[in-house]
Amino acid sequence: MLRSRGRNTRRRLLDAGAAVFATKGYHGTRVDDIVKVANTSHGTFYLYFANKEELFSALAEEVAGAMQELSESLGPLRPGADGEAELRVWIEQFADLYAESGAIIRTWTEAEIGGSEFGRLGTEMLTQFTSALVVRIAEVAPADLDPTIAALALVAMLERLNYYALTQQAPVEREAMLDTLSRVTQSALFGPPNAEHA
Amino acid sequence: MLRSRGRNTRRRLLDAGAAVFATKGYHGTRVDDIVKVANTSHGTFYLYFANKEELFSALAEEVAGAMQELSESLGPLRPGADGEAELRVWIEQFADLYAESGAIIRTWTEAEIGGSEFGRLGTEMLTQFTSALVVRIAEVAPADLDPTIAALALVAMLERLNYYALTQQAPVEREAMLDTLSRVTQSALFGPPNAEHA
Amino acid sequence: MLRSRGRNTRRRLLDAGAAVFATKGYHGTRVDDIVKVANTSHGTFYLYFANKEELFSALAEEVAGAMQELSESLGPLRPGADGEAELRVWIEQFADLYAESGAIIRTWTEAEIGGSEFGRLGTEMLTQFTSALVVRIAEVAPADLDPTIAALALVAMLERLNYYALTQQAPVEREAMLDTLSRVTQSALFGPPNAEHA
Amino acid sequence: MLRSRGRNTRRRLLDAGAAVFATKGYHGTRVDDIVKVANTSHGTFYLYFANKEELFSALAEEVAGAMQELSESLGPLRPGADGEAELRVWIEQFADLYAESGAIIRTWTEAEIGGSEFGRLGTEMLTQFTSALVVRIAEVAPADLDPTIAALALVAMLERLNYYALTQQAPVEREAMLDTLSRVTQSALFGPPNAEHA
DNA sequence: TATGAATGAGATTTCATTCAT
DNA sequence: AATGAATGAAATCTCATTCAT
Repeated sequence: MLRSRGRNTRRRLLDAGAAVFATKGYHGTRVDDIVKVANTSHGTFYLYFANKEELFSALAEEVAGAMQELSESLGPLRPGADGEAELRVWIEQFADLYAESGAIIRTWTEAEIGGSEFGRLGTEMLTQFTSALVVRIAEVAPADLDPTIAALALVAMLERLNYYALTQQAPVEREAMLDTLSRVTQSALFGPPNAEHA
Repeated sequence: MLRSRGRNTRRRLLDAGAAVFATKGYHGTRVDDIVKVANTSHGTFYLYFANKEELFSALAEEVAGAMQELSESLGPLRPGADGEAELRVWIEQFADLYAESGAIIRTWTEAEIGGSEFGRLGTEMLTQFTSALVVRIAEVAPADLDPTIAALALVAMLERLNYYALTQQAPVEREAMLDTLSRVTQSALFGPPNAEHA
Repeated sequence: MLRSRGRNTRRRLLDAGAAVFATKGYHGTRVDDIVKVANTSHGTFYLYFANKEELFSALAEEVAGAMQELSESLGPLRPGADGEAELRVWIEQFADLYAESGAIIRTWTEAEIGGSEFGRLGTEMLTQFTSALVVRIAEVAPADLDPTIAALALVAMLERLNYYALTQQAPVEREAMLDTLSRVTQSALFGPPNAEHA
Repeated sequence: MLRSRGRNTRRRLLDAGAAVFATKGYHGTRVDDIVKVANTSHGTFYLYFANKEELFSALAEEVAGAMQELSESLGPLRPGADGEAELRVWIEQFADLYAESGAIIRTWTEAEIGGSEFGRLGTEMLTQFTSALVVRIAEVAPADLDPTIAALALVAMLERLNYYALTQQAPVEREAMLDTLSRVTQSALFGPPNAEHA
């Protein structure tokens, strides 16, 4: 009968988890922290999740969905200013997603959690996300550029720069980052902007 | 003060630490694990290091030195096949260093260690390593490319691709990775190879 | 006060309790288990029973009644084949009762429940059940056989053999068990069968 | 180097375990209780045993050895006063063993512990202990008495009477118990004492 | 009469660190 | 210089019981 109450509590725990993971990382996070932020009790936590890992998995699944959607929304890559502008929009969406869920994404790709099951899921997500990019890159890349590795390189830049920016490990200003990412990608694929008119 | 026996034990602990950190990450590593791999005892561990963090710091310092050296060894970037070949050599040296010490590098850049003192050191190393690249990129980059962010993007690619390769999170073959990294960088800075002769 | 719906729910909880206690023992049983088997909720459980112990007590009381009845139904013990046949019938009734309620009987005699109040009830039931046997044995036993201990020995055999049979801890076939129990008892009291005709 | 200190601590934990299990039963026993009796710390407990079950297993193994020895020490059963006297001596040894380790024996045969592994061990012990008795009974029992069931009946009496005596669930005086057990067994196998001279 | 949700006291377990030899 | 043993604070997890609807 109190279905909605339960759903609400579960949601609160998930949100609290996301928040705490973002601040303290997976290993640094105590169930106690999550429970405090969610304003509930230990007992309640274990009513909804068997343990910390399971809550993390639930979060990860949510993020995985968003990642998949985003990767599929990438249209064909095109040369020229228009193509670059389109790419920049897509990269901005990635930045938004990362701002929200970066902690989960990072933790997930740090294989060192549950050892097995967990790392596998992270790898899967990475593979899946990359594969959509591979397709787009393969469509336009010069023959001597390995599309898989190029796609991974793009993912690497996307992920890390957003990470540096978010954690302020390096002075990365958002707009400049978006400019650079789209420009650099575009250049690597189609050559520098002026080259087109030459 | 340390005789050769002591130096040897200390070294064994450091190597064991490096090995275990690589597999389990900083937080996932137990002093017990290190001690077992080093084939010694808890008591002995605390004879040489005040705590787990200090052992990690010792390792990190070693790596930081190598990183600094490597970053300083990067010569001016030059267009053309010759420039690309030189760059490739340098990237290969990074790959070698990463194969050996990647775990430490990664762990170090995981901001979530110790909260303060620790993350600061990681950030410092990142900054220092990047700054050498910034100089080289600034020398040749087109005016509308932010050299700092471009350098960070390069570091991101270097670090992550090597990481994916090493942990086999993605199918990255070493030679292909080196080719791609040097080619992509070169293209982003100087345009695609054929453009030069056009 | 309880309408038929209430009576039904209460009954379902009792039956569920009996089933789960039989499988997991008193301490191993969780209110959650009972509630699941009874297909109802925690809240409802505490509507009918103040706590786990009270549900057990209710079950125990039911069994105690049946035990008392059974013990009182034992007629005088008599030598010879007829006497043995009569005894066998009675033992069979015990076996039937045990098949149904053995779990409760056993659990009850596990002294370690609740510490006080509880163990006392179990002891009482044992005493009461035995005392009827003591009377019958005292009527016929040789002077040098302590009737109380002999009665307890009989109870021991009855209870344990049925237990071994039920839990399949030992390969005890029902008919053979009934034969053996009646024969052995008869022999201990009146000597082996052929001795009578000698 | 401090090997003997460790052995001593482990022994203290085992003894404490035996004592507490005897009083509170398996489920009623808290690691905390054991640790207090052993006069050591929680941490130390888990240094020697992975959990409560493992400590219990260790105890059980010890008891199983003693049980095996005892069962093997039973000589051929013989009619007459001499035979009965010999049997009585053996039964007394069982009583001694039970006084010391009854709690373990009982708990062990209560299948409801670890569910699987555990009950299996208990069953095994029961089987093994009984099988030695089966041999002795088969040597002398009348043809129409199933030796396996008769042996189990004997075990039942032995175990339960000692249990009643120890827990004072019934007023069983030790000497009377020993008399009754040997007499009843002897009678069941060879007929009442006077029958021999008839 | 019924129930889903919540609770918190208490039990178990882990592990960095200290100690005695 | 080395080590086996011990510790205890802190974390995880369980479950009988109560509560709000």
